[in-house]
Amino acid sequence: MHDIRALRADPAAFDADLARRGIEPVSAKLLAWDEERRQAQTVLQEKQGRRKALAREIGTLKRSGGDSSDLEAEGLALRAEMEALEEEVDALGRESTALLANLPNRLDATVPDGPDESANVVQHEWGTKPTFTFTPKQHFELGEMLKQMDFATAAKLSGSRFVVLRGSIARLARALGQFMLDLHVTEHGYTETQVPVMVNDDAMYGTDKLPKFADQSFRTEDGRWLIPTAEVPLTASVSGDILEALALPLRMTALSQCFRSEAGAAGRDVRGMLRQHQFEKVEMVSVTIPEESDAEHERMTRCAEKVLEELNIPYRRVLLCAGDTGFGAAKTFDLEAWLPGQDAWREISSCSNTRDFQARRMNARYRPQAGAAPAFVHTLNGSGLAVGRTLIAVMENYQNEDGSITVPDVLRPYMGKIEKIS
RNA sequence: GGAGAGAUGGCCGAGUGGCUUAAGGCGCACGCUUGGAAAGCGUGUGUACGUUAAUAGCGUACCGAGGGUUCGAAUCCCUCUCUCUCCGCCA
Repeated sequence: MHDIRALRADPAAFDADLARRGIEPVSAKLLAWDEERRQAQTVLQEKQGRRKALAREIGTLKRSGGDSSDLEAEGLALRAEMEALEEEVDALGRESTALLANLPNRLDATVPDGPDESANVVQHEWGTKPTFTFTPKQHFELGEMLKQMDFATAAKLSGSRFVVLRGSIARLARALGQFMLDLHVTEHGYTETQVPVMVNDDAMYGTDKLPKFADQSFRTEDGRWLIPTAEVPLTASVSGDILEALALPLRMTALSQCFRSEAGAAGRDVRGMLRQHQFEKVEMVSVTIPEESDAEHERMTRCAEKVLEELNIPYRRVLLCAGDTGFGAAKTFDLEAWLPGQDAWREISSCSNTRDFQARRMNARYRPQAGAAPAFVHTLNGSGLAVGRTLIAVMENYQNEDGSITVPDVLRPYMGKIEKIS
């Protein structure tokens, strides 16, 4: 959600910012509605004041046995006028909100221009791509050879874009989740959190998944949503709060199942575990004061990178361009892991600073100093990491010619000390 | 799933249509008092929007949420949400 006051102060800058995302200018329309609404509201407030005075006079008259019929008639007439005005004020507010709720966040000045992922900018690369004396296989070939990754059974149970894992691959997935969670909790200062995977409209709206992306998520029959990411419950946990400045930053992490309908992704990544309706992810969320969110963004991205470094998986950090930056983000770094089987870099994490965009939608604030007026917090979210995709990266990078998979050192404590899956 | 009771400011709590401009208490802040503190006394104490140069004033709204009745609603009516108690079911 945008600050109408910021828009009033500099409408040209507002339109110019959104133009980078290909949005038509809207400030003139919004400002006209805003002007109209404020005028109507002022008149309405005057009438409310008159109503208050009238009611008090009538009360006093009645107690002393006087005749209040003239005043009551005025009150009745006043009510009719106010109903029309109220409707006008509400309607103008609704129209503005409906438009504003569908406008993406303003971009950080450092975000490069560009229409799509082709204009993203690689910031740095880490690690050495493994060399093989054979042609490396894709993860689903390895998984099916091991008979521990079963798409056919998942299809029988649930349909396409689901998987059944068994044996050591299932354990590897569990090990990865535990390892990541432990790393963020014990070394990165995040608070381990277990969250509901079903949430209401407010939580989805506050984290900018509604109204625009309703078709990307699954809705239950009783009107709840299966979370597309633990970002939703973690971030929305501070909705409506006024936090103490001393309590910030808040750092939370959760391992959760995530559910995405993948509408519009028909035909993309249909093979394997890369794009599923259900997957596990370790999510990090930070809530900070505005002055610190840029530093927190870098810190969070480093926390995600650390997971890949500990696992010794080559990756690169990519700064998303204007056209590829998500709806709610002011700036996003993606981490892309090297997948030898695919011979490609694939997204494995996405770390975003939404600044006060989500905080406004969910009314999450803090008090800068004792006695000072509350101000909006900044919220950040990042994957640390997507477990399913990390499983793929481990399998493809650690594969051997015979189809076995060497277990990365840091995961062996979680794998009963076994060194190889075969 | 069934039956019942609730939701009032940071907290406790009064309030069954106008005398409430939400009583009273606790907490907190400031002041007086004191050698210093406690006690005591006094004053203040939320959020949003509008107006404004103003985070000063002034105005309006807000008693779980949303509707309704009324000249007037914390109070009456309807719907919903959440909490608690008992019963049933259940990992």
